[in-house]
Amino acid sequence: MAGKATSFDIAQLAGVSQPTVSRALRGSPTVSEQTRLRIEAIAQQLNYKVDKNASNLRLQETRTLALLFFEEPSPDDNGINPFFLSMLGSLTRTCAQRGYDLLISFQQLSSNWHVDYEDSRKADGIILLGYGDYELYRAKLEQLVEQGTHFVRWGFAQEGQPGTTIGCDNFRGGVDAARHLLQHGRRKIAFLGDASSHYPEFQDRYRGSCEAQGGEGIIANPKLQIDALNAQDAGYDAAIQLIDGGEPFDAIFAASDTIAIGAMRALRERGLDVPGDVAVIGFDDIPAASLTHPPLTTIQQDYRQAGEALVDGVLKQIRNESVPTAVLPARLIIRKSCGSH
Amino acid sequence: MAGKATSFDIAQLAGVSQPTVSRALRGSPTVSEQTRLRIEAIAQQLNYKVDKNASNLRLQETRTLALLFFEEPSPDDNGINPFFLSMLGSLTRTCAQRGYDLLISFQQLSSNWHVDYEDSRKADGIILLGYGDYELYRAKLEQLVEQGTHFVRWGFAQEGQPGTTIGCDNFRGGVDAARHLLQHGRRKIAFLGDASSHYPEFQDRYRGSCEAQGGEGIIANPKLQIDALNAQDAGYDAAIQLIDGGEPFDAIFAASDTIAIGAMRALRERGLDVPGDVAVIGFDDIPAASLTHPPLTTIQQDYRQAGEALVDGVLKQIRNESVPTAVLPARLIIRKSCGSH
DNA sequence: CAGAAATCCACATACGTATTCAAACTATGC
DNA sequence: GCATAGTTTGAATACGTATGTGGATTTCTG
Repeated sequence: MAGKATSFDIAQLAGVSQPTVSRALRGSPTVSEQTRLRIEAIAQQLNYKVDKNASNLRLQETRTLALLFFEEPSPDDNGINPFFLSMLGSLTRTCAQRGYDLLISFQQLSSNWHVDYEDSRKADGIILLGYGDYELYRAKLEQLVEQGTHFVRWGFAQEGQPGTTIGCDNFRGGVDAARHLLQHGRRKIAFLGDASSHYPEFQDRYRGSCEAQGGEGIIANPKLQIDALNAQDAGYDAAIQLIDGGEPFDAIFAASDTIAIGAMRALRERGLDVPGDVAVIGFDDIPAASLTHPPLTTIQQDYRQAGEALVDGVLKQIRNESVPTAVLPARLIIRKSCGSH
Repeated sequence: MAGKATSFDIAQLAGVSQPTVSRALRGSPTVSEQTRLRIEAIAQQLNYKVDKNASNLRLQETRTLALLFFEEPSPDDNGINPFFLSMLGSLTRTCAQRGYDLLISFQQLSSNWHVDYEDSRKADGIILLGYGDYELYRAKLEQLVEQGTHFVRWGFAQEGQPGTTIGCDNFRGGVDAARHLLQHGRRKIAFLGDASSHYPEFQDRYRGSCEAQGGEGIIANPKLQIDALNAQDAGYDAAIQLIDGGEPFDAIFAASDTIAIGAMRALRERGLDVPGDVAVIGFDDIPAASLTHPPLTTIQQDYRQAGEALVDGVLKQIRNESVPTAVLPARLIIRKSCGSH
């Protein structure tokens, strides 16, 4: 046998035709028990596997989903956003359970990620995962919708967006974070993270924080909001800027754990105690959050639930069922960085 | 236009035959500049993408690699080995650079991961990534070799193994780790990690450690070697066992950072200071290693280089070039957990 | 200006599978 | 013993692309 075995090879050995082999292996009831067993035995023996390309071509489906990470090229190249990495595990597991393969691709935000995977029939649907300037990809999302591509995006969810989005309740998470700080007597809460509409997740978290402060009669001081992208170095820089800015503060709400970790490094360097001088709360609950000193109190996004929701969302779209934009709850995880209890 | 555009649609619009379209888009020199431009314009306009399934079927290649994680089902389900996660970034990036897609799959060690991806032509080659009981998968590796599957494994490298393996120099890393501890005056070095032949990476690290101690005239005390799998809880349990065992020790060499992190938690709980009472050194240099308290001194495996070596290794195999088993250097990263300097 | 070379393209076909349709065969009932 | 229904199989074909081969047209050469 030169190359791999085909259904013709099996047919010949079994003394039947190729279509019968195909039918037998797919469990069609029109083929007799006896021949089916014979065919299966031979297939097993030849280590035969259906050629996915031929099969997909014929069936016009791939039973594969594509996962597209897109990020702005990060200056510090410590790799991928840890939260997304956690999500990845959940996504692959869910895909496997549903009988789908997962194709992974990392893309620059600026590239043409939006016109590829489903068009070239590599995948039946796409999961979009990425932070970055929303304005930069809104047009691409619209194009995906127009093309009828099956996709679900992870991110901030809002009416009127192109396509389906699943995200966590960033606003509510922001409220919870600020409330926790307020309960610990903090009144001058700084926010580290871009709060412009270009980064709507961060913006929502910030808005939630302001809302919670408003509930206590506090008007958030805009000078205590420092832009930072989602990277440790950015968190460090922002914290330094905050400290050097001279505006008094007794708490930091970081838009992500990664930022929080960078900020805590800056605080330590400047001799500020956490949580004594400054309480710190993060967002995401990445694995590293429990390892910082003190361990980081944070708002958890449930990556497990998220992964399932994303996969099932795309699968629904593929079956032409409608998928509503969904918001998953976020949960406060209390550790030590905001004080005890 | 009902479905997606095909090369026939373009041919019709351009007033040429389908083969000409195919040739034009692949840049064949036998089609005139003029018609090529015309065809390209139409293709662009129709948002045409080559159907990968049809193309692969014809070309008998997929330009896709499959990445197979296999792990023993872990009791604590905190997801995937962080080191592999780091590697993943490097792998996807390298694949993209080489023009390949990456298909990801997580497998139980016990499943039939060894007969699938390449046989069903989903991928041209396979990258194997996994810790676990080597005896359990040696037979499967042999089967892969026998089938002529193109694959490269990450792990311990040794003559006479089935297939090609790329790994880091675990033995040398073990030597360096132990030497570092010895240089800091430690003489009673414990090893946390399974040192049996079932976990050859860990075993090599342990052997390196013993060798280095032997160089100083020290015979490693076997009572100071405690089995532990690669998980935080396992590290914690092993450290507790070590402490309660009563055998005196002044240093811990953990077979992985994950184990080290668990061990440091145990030490802290039992009131032992790191590095005052016990120096701790890990292995891998996962992202979390710099966040522990004190920051973890460790042996770095260069996941970047590793990822490239793995991808290029498989690609070579696909081109029927021979790929020697390779050993990449490991590097000592000094932080604070073994004392200053 | 005839013949040869060069250029450009179309026809036919193959990749391996899955399905439609029709045919063959078996069993049943009158 | 023959028609009928039921069961099982095979022949033909389509999915969309890529390429070997040969034909048509143009360009070059002596």
